[in-house]
Amino acid sequence: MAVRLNEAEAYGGSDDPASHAYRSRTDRNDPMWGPGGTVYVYRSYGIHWCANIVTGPQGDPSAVLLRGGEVVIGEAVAAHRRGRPDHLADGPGKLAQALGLDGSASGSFINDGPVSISPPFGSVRNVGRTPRIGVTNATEVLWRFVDETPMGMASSTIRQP
DNA sequence: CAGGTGATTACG
DNA sequence: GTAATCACCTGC
Repeated sequence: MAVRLNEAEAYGGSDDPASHAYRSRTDRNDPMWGPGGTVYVYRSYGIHWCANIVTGPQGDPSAVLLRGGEVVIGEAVAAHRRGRPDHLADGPGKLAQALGLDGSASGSFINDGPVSISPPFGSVRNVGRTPRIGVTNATEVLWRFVDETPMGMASSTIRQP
């Protein structure tokens, strides 16, 4: 199963009031202090799972929330996991579910655990920036990134065997 | 548009 | 201890 990522949000540490790492280090957000490439998955609103990739360095929390993507390989698997044929990965909770990620993936390492990421193919153009969605603090920073490049040789894919 | 669901935080 | 707040999704 693979998706082409086209939407992500950046989160910082003690300098970012919207980040889970803004307050104390807990069992849940501990992976955010890990080295770049650490996977951080948290439960959202008691129901959904949302997946982040830590951007490092170790001990300095920061991460990128995988907000959305488009399934390019294994659509049937994704649809089965989602329990519906459409809206497979157009949101952070849906994306994590389509990838089969849950709390057990948190703390694993990218390319050495349940998920891996490939770098972009070719150049990525048309990346729009907006405020982050669903946050009530630090709404002034444009840390949501949307890849508006047409489907094709662009952007990253994230893959899950 | 409202409700589900549970971890985490703010406050006494 | 209790109450409020969430990096959301679904179905009405």
